[in-house]
Amino acid sequence: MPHDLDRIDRKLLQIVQENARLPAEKIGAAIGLSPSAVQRRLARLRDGGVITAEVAVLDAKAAGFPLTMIVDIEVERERPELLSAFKRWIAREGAIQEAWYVTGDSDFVLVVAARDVEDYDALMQRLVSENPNIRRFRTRVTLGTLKRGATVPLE
Amino acid sequence: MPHDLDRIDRKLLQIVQENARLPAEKIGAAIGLSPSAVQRRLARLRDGGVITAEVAVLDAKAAGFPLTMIVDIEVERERPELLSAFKRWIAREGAIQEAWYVTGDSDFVLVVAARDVEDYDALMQRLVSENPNIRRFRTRVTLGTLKRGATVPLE
DNA sequence: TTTGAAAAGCTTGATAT
DNA sequence: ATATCAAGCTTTTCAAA
Repeated sequence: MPHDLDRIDRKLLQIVQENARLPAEKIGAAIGLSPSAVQRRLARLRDGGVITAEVAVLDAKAAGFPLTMIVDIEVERERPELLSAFKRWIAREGAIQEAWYVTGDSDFVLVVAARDVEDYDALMQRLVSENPNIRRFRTRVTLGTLKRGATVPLE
Repeated sequence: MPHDLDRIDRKLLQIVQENARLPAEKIGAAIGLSPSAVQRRLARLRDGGVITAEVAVLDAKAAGFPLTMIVDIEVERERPELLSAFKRWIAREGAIQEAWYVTGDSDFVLVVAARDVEDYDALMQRLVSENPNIRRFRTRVTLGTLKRGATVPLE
């Protein structure tokens, strides 16, 4: 496999997963490498696709999206031709933050950000009206967020 | 208290939500602002807590975590005193990437990254053995990830 | 692979509008 | 609020090991 991460890579990734703005000099001081060695490793990890992006994380509430819903969706499996259209629909909807195809009773799980319940209702009405293969969905409102992110535990 | 984001702030945030490494000069060119005005706004958004972090996003598979599970957990509500211990347990577990407290049949929804099924099984065995208030849980394996992130749609 | 140093580029802070 | 510019940092490049 193309990507063998050594112990230094893992330490490096652990740091930039938390803070991508830390100067290479400080990262190097923390892991015992010169700034240029840190930069070279970062470049390699970016080029190799281990680091896919460096992004700003917003406080959703401060940005005007205080509600998060978790939505289980069941689709009609007899109509696989509609699936890719549904996937494109999901890709287009900015309020859908996460979407997985899953095993089990339902077929998709979505995480949706919303300004208010009306906003969310409108989205779900468009969901069903624009996707004929939606059989049913169930909404769970999040009452609290304990953790949010995609950080991977590199020991 | 609600942060007022003007049109320029929203454009700015839209950009850095995608790419936090873009130089202020390029951001400014895109939204019609000088580099220092961009920096001033970014500083204000960071200080005001609208931007909570700037982080590197990893390819979980490349980093050795090819599996993602979605776990619904039901806890014994008669024992609220065990809840905060459970929350601390979640906070400590690096493989738990996301965790919400939700309405509905189950009480928590977790997103868990795993190296393999044994790894995941071991985590869930520790979950039940170390948290006496876990009544049941249901695992859904993700077969595909359509979208992942916490990006908020500004405008 | 690594370091170290110079060049280039970016950010920050002062000043002025 | 904003832009311009200079000073200070950070990143990048390259030679050498």
